Amino acid sequence: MTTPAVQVARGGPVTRKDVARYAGVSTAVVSYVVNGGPKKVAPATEAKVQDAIRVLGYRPNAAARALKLGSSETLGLVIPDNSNPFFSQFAHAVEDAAAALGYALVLSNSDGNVAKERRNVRNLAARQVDGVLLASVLFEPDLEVLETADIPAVLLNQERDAPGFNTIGVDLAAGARIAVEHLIGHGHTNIGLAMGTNVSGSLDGREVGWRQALQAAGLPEGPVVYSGFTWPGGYLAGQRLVASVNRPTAIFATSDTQAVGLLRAVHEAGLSIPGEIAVVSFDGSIEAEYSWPPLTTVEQPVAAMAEAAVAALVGATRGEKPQHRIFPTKLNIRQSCGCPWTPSTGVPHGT
Amino acid sequence: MTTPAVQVARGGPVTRKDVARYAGVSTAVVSYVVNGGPKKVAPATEAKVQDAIRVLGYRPNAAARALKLGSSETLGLVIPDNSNPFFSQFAHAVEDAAAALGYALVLSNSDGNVAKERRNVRNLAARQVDGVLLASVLFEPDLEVLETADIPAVLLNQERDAPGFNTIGVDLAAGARIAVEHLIGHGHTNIGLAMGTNVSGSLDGREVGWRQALQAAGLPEGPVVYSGFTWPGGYLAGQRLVASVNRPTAIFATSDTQAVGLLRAVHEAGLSIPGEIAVVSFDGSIEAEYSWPPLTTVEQPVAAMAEAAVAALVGATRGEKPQHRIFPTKLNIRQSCGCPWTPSTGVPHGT
DNA sequence: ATGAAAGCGCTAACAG
DNA sequence: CTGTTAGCGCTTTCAT
Repeated sequence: MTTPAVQVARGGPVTRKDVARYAGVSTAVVSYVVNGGPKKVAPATEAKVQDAIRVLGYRPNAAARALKLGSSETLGLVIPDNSNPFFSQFAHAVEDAAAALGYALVLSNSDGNVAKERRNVRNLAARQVDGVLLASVLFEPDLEVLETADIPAVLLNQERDAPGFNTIGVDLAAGARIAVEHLIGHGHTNIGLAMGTNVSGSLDGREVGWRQALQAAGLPEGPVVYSGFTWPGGYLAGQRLVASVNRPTAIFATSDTQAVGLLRAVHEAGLSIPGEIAVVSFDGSIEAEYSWPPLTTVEQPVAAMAEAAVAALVGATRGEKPQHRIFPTKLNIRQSCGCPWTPSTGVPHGT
Repeated sequence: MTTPAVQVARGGPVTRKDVARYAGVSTAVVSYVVNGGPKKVAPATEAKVQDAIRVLGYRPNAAARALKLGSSETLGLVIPDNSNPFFSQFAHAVEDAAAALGYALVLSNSDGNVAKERRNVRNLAARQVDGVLLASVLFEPDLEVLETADIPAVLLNQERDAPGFNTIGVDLAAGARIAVEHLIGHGHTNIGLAMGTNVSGSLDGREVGWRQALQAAGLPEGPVVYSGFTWPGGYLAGQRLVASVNRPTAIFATSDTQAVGLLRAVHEAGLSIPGEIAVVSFDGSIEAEYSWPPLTTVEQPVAAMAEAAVAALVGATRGEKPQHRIFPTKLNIRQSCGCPWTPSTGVPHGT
């Protein structure tokens, strides 16, 4: 079973032909045993082939296979920034979903840069990936690249419908509403907004939701500051919000990362959270669970979204009519909103 | 120049042969213009070809190219967990370095699982990647997989020398020492350790460094707790450390992620940081900058390491004798250690 | 300056 | 159950 793979010194890499010769069979048979089909092979022959494979250290050449089959069994993912916890978690989930179907994942970052995003998509297309998942920098991604690339694609993180394209997202406005309503439930009447900015200037659903919730409750709009969906962006927003003439008693931040940066600014200002300023954020990434205080956040079902995206490309739902899928969010209540905290069940004592 | 790519309705995808026919040249010429060589092409002919390419919407098939050339212009990266900020930053840096050289990056997570790590490496090998970067779960990675895979590899995050392999890492013990010495400089005499655990049970350089610094100063070893290099791991460690009979006044945590989790536990215990418990951590990832309080941390030069790793595989230093490269760390001083904080230059006022 | 053609390693239809 | 073989799209040598 564990016969060491005796590397037979040869010229180049071992090909299927070498294996065939060594095993005394045809190359077709080798193919059959390697792929488990499409023809059956006699057990004895199969054993011989397996042996040859092991002895020679044969590894099938994926490029040749891809050429023949017209599929590289590879998916491409384009995200703005893998250093951002939300996207890195997303990428991880996509990798899992892809791997479960035997697909590898090529990752590329667009770094918030439209030109780079286009370049990455084109590059992936040239590499014959079987599909690309695009979390665009743009509110309205450049569909033309995708079209001319002529590759199945799914648009991620996308609220808007893009006819002819698979689209996966979350109801941003609805999510924002439950967040803001929760804050209102805590009695806040001056609720600010730390709004992330994209390249495109379009109105983000989270801003819409914040406004809707306020209106529905007959409350005025608190201060708003626009800055990046990043730690420094949130930090900046926090500093501004804290210093605003009409300082809010609660803030809705449009990403966890932003919220964490904002938390730091509020702490630095010497204000207590949630006492003097409560905060609720968006994404539900793990960093929200370990900030101080832990963030109440609107959770996006990342794993489910990743699975659906991959499935639309190469899984069960492949080939179906392009769909616009909206996933539900849920509010993850922790302490930054002002909800009471029940200490966890017993801190272990001793070292 | 911007003639729209009129998609000519055809059967399958456009191949080089179609372009040749359309342009009235041979397929060789198409190759020459696409690759800019190895032969020169008359300007007039080149124009015709470019035209044909645009009109037909031709995209070269990377699989065929890879088969012919024996190189996929792809690198593989295997890390334990892309959801962990340190690794996701690393992955981003690797992607940048690879892209700069025209290589794509296939990402895979081993999820702290040895079997999965092996599977991923094998899978990458089968895909004819031109090199793999492996941040192993193991203290001593399974070199045999790499060897039998017969692919240039570099071991990341690796302190130990592995003869015959390119290895890139940081002097963990030295880094830990500067961290602990800094804490000692603040007057602490009871310094605990929140030590991350790997799959292998070997001694980690960070633990060694912590011990060395203590010994050199003639200080006793504070309490130690072992747990994952993760947020929950750090949280658990924090709870234990805080509750230990001999509660430390300072803690060295072996990763930023761990430290962030630990911070939460300390806050929950109602202890002030750095007043009652000071903390210094390791990695220098961006999350350390936005925790509360911001973490003093030992920074690893991630970008430089990523570049060196990629260069060893497919860049300038390719083909050179395998090297064991150790990068320097530096202490990034913030507030969690007890150093005074100077407010940043003026908080912007108004919304 | 251009073209013809071999062949990279693999799959699967077809023939035995 | 096994073998022969065409051909996937591309690069490049060798001829013209």
